[in-house]
Amino acid sequence: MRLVIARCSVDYVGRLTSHLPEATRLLIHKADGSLLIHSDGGSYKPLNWMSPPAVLSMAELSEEQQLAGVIECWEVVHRKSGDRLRVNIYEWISDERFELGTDPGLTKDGVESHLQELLAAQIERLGDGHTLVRREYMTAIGPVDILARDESGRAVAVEIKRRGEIDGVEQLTRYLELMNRDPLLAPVQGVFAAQEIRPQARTLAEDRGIRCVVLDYEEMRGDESGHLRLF
Amino acid sequence: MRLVIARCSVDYVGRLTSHLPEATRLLIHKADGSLLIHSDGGSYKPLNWMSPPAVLSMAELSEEQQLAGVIECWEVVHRKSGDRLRVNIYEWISDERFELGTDPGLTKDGVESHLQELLAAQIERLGDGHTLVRREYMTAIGPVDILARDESGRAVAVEIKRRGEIDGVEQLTRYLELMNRDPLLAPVQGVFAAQEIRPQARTLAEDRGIRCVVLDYEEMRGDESGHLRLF
DNA sequence: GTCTCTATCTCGGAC
DNA sequence: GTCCGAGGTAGAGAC
Repeated sequence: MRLVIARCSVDYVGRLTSHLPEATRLLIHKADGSLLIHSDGGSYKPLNWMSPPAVLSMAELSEEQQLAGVIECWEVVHRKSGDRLRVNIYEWISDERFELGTDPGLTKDGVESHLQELLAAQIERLGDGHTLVRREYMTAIGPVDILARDESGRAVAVEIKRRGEIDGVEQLTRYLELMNRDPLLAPVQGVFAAQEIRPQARTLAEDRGIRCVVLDYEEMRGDESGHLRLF
Repeated sequence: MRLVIARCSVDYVGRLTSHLPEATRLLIHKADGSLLIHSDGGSYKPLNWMSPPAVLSMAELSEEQQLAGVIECWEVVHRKSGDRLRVNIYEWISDERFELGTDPGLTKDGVESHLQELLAAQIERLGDGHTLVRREYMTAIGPVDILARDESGRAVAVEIKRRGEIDGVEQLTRYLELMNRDPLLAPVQGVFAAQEIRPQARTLAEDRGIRCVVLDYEEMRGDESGHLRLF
């Protein structure tokens, strides 16, 4: 990893065209050829960047660049798309290299898959008498998160989100439309389950006869650990 | 901006829980309190991070941490959500500070808004005799990108995307459903316009009677600059 | 490879 | 503030 602090300007030409005027910034050149350009704010997204696989080379300085005070010009090209990033350097402030080695990587917990697991184990949260048929029930257009049956044996298709928004309702609607054409399943009731359901998504869902269920993750996790504590 | 290279482990507790085992990494502490943890690969996304506004403090080392070889422990807390990032440092490799100042920021070109501008100016690309009514035509559920009329005066609602996918067709369908209930507008024809239309999106659109138009951005921009060159 | 969906999405804009 | 849509979305997983 090479870390450079320099006064620079940047131009990107690829899926869009963008320009960064001259200022002092951090340039990170990673081992995979990617380049990140960070300012001292914003957030984790760089001001500009080139994703791997990319190759960095020194460009010849045009007379114009030299007159403008450019002392080095980096050209970073994406190996597949041909997207191009050009960094004009006006002043070096720092330039260092470090060997970091490969990273063991991040382990996660608490995302949608975990919600799905918990709801499958606590399917009665959909209502008394509900039973699980299966998780990731496959249809022609993709897997439905959970297929269950209600107390009277009627099919229930569940779409689970961490945050319930309009997309999720559209997705569930497509599944329901398809599943309701299957005489072995129809009629299928839709349930939109999420930790939090946005008002517009709720309105759309209810307008389409889809039931909304808000899931309390902490409570569900509590129940589950209580469950485990029994053994 | 403070740049640290250190052997460290990281734990995040917030919208999810995550852990990074001990390894050598780059820590970027920005002026707004945000912290980024990068490895020498991946891409522009840090392995772990805390967004601004956040505050970093030194945590007391527990006996357990001291026995494990931790020499410093950073606690970074988000000021609003309370999300928490804990960095255990085992070895310093480098530690430097730089003053970068505020960044003038990025200027962009070539995104959806520009496509919309160009299509509004070249509305005949929808077909001979088409006329623009207005951009961002407001409806109860949001703005339609372009409202136009065809040669016979019939309303045409246009949804513009850089890449046309199923979401876009769904979005346009919602607008059309609503607009077709308005006796002053109905019947409204739908047009899905994009630089590139995915096969599945095209199929869905055409199945719903929505016309698909592929836009050539370079050509449209060329036309426009030709236009400008006249003055 | 393609397509699909998730994301600690981030970011900006409108209200 | 909240809500919504776009993104050089990136990235993972299924087929």
